[in-house]
Amino acid sequence: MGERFLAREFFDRPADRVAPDLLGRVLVHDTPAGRIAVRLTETEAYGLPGEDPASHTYRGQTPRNSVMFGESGHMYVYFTYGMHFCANLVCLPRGMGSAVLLRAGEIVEGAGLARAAREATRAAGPAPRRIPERDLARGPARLAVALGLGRDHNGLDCCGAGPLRVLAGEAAAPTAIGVGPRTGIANGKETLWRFWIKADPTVSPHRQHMPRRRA
DNA sequence: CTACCGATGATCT
DNA sequence: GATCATCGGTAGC
Repeated sequence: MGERFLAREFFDRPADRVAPDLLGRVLVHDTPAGRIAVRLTETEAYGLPGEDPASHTYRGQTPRNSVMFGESGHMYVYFTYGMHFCANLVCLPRGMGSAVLLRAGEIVEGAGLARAAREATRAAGPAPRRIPERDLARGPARLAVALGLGRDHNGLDCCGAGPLRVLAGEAAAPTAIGVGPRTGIANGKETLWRFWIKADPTVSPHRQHMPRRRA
């Protein structure tokens, strides 16, 4: 008897219901070098076209966001700020356009692989400080690096025969979940769609959206 | 601990 | 041409 994983019906729900339900669960990535697994401690929900100004699907379907309009349970990976990847899990049936951003977690298996991947992305400095255990996947771009997720993983089914799965373990207790505004966005600040496990040290620090001035 | 700022390029208008 | 679901370093409390 093998491991049990979350099925598609888990993801065929609104993102703001899936996001808190993912907390405490373990996402696994089986790579050629071995398994890397993260216990999710922070997520954010992103909503439907025309409804959520912070969602990549707000203005409808484009080449970049097309995976979000596909079948639920697939991974949507996007590239941003010219240097970072972020990973999401698609929610609701084909044609809807919504997802949950995986913001942070605790590496529970393959910490050596995760640390090697994280250190490889650091600029060559004189005396690079060792990355603390809790910072390995503390933040969405860090989580993607630690798990080895990038362009190649965009569109992969996480409910099928691929290398990505979410274990069907117990989720965090509702009383242990914090709720608040999403991080780093310009619009949609009123919507309380960020969820985290209270008092967990791997939850990312809050950051305000930083409007840029042109050079 | 919080606050700010530059890096860097794909994406969309 | 503007924006961007970020990060690491630095400054300051």
